[in-house]
Order: sequence, then C-alpha cells, then structure tokens
Amino acid sequence: MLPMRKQALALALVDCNNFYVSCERIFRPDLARVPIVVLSNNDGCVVARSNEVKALGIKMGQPWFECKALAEEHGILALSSNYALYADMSNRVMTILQGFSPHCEVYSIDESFVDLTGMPKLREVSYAIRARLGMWTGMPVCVGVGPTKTLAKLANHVAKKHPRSKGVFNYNALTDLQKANLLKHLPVGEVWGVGRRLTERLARHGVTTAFDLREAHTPTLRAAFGVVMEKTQRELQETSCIQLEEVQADKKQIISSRSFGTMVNELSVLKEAFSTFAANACAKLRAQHSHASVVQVFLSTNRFRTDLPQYAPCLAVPLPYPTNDSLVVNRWAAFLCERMFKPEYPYKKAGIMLSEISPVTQQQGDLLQDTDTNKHKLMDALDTLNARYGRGSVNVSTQGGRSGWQMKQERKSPNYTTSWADVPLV
DNA sequence: TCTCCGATTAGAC
DNA sequence: CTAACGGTCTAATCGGAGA
Repeated sequence: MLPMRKQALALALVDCNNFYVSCERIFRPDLARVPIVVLSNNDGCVVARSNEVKALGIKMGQPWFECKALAEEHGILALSSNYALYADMSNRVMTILQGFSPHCEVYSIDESFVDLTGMPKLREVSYAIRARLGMWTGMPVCVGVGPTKTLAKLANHVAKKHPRSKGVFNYNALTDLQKANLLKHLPVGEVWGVGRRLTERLARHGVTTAFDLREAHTPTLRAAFGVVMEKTQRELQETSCIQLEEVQADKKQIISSRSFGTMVNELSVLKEAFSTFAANACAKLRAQHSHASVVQVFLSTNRFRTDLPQYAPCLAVPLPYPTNDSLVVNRWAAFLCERMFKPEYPYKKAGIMLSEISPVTQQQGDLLQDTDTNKHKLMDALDTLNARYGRGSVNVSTQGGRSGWQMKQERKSPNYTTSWADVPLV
C-alpha cells in the first residue's frame, strides 16, 4: 500500500466585522448608517468602531476624550460596552460555526478558527458560513482560508480590506506567483504576532513586508528575534507550527480589576471593591474547577496624572491551602489592602490576581485540614443562583453597593438577549 | 556554573 | 462644569539570587 500523502490543511478564520458595533446594530437597525463607537470599561477608550468612524481616522484604543470634538462634528454615537450582550451573541455565532466543522477553536470573543480540511468547494463553504450567520444571527463576518493559522489570519485581513472579495478570501487557491505578490504588498506589521515594536526592529534588518519575512535567512532571524518569530516565518512558508486548540486550557492566572469612576480616598471603599474582585475571581476559578494558592492584590493612583504623586503597591500571600472560596480570598484581600493602604494618595484602580492554580481534584491530602464541606455548598449555591438569576444576583455582604467606586458607564444599551426586563415591548 | 524565580517585554483582542 | 486613557491572558526573555 502506498503511504497516504498528508493532506494540505484548510483552516478558516471567521472574524466578525466590528463585532461590538455589529451586536448593537442587530438590535437597533435604525443605527445601520450611524457612525458608532463602543467604549472600554469606565467609558475610557474606543474599542470598536463602525466603518464610518474608521474612515474619520479615529484609532483603535484611542482615549474617548481625545475624539470628543470630531465626534460632535460628525454625530458619532458612543456606547458603553455591554459585555452581557456581546458574550451572548458570541456564543450564538460560535455554536453555529460548530455546525460547519467538528474542529473549531474559539480564539476570542469575535473570532474562531474552523478546520475545513478535506472539504471541496471552499469558496462555497465560506459563503455559506457568511450566509447562515447572517440569516440566523444578523452578524456580518469575513472568512479567510489558509494552510496555517497565520495565513488564515492574513487571508481574513485581505477579505476584510478588499470589498471585491465579498468577505471571503482563500489563500490556498493562489498560484505561487500570486502568493508572492500578495505578501509583497502586505506590510510586515499586518502579520499575526508582529506588533509595533517588532515592526520597528524588523525594519532595521531590512524586513518591511510579509514577503521579506517569509524569505529572510532563518538562522539570522532566529538569533535576532527568537523562537516565536521563527514559528511565524515557518507558518508563512505554509508549515503549520501553531496547532488548533479545540479545548480551552484552564487559566494559569485569574485577574479581576477595575479603574474607578472617580478617585477613591477611603479604605472602606477600597475594601468593598476588593470584595467584589475576590468574588469575581473566585467565581471564574470555580467555573474551571480549580483552586489557587497565591493571592495578590494591587492598588494604583492615576498614572496619567503626572502632576500628582504616584503610588502603586502590590502585595502577595501564599495560602496555607489552595482555595476557591470567595470569603477566604476576601479576608486575605482585605488584610493585604490594609497593609498597602496609605491615606495620603487618591486611588484610581485596584485589583486582585489569583495564581498557582491547580484542579480541585488534585487536592493535597492533609490530616489537619478542615474537612467541613458546608462552605463548598455555600459557594455552589451562590454559583447556582447567579447562573439562574444573572451575575450579581447574590453577593457577599462586604461587596457593598459599589457607590464609592463604580466605573463610569453612561451610555450602555439594554441587555436585549439576557434580561427579560430589557426586552423592548413592541 | 547552573538553576530557579520574579520582573519585564511583547503581543493579541 | 471639568477632567477625562481597558481588562485579561500567555509566552519568552533577562538578570540576579541562591544552591
């Protein structure tokens, strides 16, 4: 029997167009042509832009106050981010994509790699993906197909940028000459994994396009830029180095943090905030059936106010036993907070980080350990109630009413899909 | 000298 | 009216401390 030839991979990257903006527009068709931005937490930075806004030159991540004048002039609608809505729409999209292939990797809230290897008529399949998502959710997407994740990303970029592609681009269908031509016209900074710093450094080595990177002398590249860059190069050469991760790995660290709506001066308010961070972080920990052995907390003044004195302490404690109990973590956080707190500074941000995370099934046996399971039952009940009635339905009493530190969120849309109270009556 | 560890860097979205 | 700039996460790398 002849050895079977290894089949060339066909990976599709399906990426939602202006995802947060599209989520908002699906429930407000009247906004279809209105220029829209969605703001980060605390209404701080622009994190999503409609095409009209991109055309005006407003940049991703730009502080909103810098855009105010231009926004006024062009009637830009700014919305606070509505994560309950975006997460729900994301789940719908990802579930539908599973219908096209059993092998999917949900890469982020708005994009998924879908393994289409072996399927005939990849263009038709790609258009079918777009059509089904459009019909079932209203979400516009672009589809890029390539033999590696890096080239699928690149193909998606081409699909997004060139209207003639009608939202679909298949790198696998190109001739060698077409591939070279395409790569020569792509700035190296557009390649997945090449950010601003690396773009600068690569330029000093004469590498300015994706083609230059693909053709660079590998040992030299490896010596100057490390193993990650070598993988990127090999991916551009159509050798897959970055595998499809179908099951999401457990988090190795979990952070819950926020910038405050206003400066905070009182210890009591900080402790309330930490109580909420502890509850959030532990809920995430329990959701992946893990516990953590290190609790770290941090505080900071407003780093953009260079006119004010700065203070950004950070304290960690190794726990005697790993835990995922909100009350236990909360007590440690409060203790560390008191140690760090200096009343002479106004605080703008705080947070908690859990690390040294392991599965609860790997419980270390210890004769002295408390075997009381009541507190596990308490956390189970809390998680169940919050799952049924919505996050935040049941809190730890020390969380308080958030009044002293609540982030700014002045323009949030209703929770159309996750709250009956928010469903408009027609 | 080797190894471990925390801090720093870079990137993604 | 004024001041106003996100939140999580991972992996690689580096430099110093300690074995």
